[in-house]
Amino acid sequence: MQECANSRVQTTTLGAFRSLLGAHARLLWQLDLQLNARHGLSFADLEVMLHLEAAEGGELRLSELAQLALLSRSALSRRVDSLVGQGWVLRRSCPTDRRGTFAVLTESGREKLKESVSTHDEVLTEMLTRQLADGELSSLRGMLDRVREDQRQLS
Amino acid sequence: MQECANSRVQTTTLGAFRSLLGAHARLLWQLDLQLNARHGLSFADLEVMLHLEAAEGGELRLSELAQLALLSRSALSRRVDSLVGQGWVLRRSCPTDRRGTFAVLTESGREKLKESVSTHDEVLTEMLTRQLADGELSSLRGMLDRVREDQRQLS
DNA sequence: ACGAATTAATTGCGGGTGCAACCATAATAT
DNA sequence: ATATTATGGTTGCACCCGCAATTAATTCGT
Repeated sequence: MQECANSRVQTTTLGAFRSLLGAHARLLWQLDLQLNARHGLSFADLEVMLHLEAAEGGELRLSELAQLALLSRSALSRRVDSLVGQGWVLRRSCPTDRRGTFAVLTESGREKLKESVSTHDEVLTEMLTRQLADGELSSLRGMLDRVREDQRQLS
Repeated sequence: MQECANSRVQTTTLGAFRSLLGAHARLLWQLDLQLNARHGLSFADLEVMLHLEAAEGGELRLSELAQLALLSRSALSRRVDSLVGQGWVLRRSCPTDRRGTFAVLTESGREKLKESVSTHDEVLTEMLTRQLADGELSSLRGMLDRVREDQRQLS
């Protein structure tokens, strides 16, 4: 049967990819919009602070933080500059490795976080939980993780 | 039972969201890397040209193109500037609406496209088709489309 | 123990993005 | 018909990002 051996990627693959781009764009756009409007805070800022809070003692090495927040080290360094400027984060030099630096949430940062997380959660709930059943969510997660963890390098 | 009525978004929702961010970042990084290395072309450029090729007569109004490529009108305008500079695209003013402009693929653009699409497809096949079964791909697409098309505005 | 290779973080730079303001044209209302 | 409003596209601006080079400190090899 299959008569049209299209050299192009299968339409279902391209379609899924475009859906991923679209969903990502819409989610980030909505998150950034609401966070900026209500709290004067970008999603990247909140994401950094969320990872800090989730870490032991609310502090993390800058390199680790960069990986978690999906940013280059330079981008993260500047993001931390900005958060320090707002008084939400502090740099603490690492006692055991004098090259290293920790980022630490300040008390003010914890408050800002607590206040902003509600908007963050509201948007995610609205756009994910309301659209997808529980089983779908974990199935989605499983598939995307397989894509994320693909370790092949193509030449 | 459920004793911990966590005020935070359910961990499965946040997990799925992070997986989406991760998969998106990895896919785009790989795509941009390979396209730049092999063809001196960004993913955004290729995406614009793909949408042009798929359109009737290989031309599209700039506004439509911006929506398809998930770019603001200003970003698209500059992207077209760049593509025109490379000789891959032409601006054609719209005869029926003197405000409007079409973007049109040139012959050279079609060649560049044909050459670059193979890399595009290779990366997508490698990262999506190899990781996900056929049924999974369409299920993934369905879920992400529901997220993308969510039309609610929160305040 | 000492020089070479590695790692952590920062900075200059070029480039890409969105928003808001702008101009030109088209559609709508009165 | 004319004034108002809306739309298409471009530009100034501020911001954010990654790469490559830099500096400082640590680790590895011999």
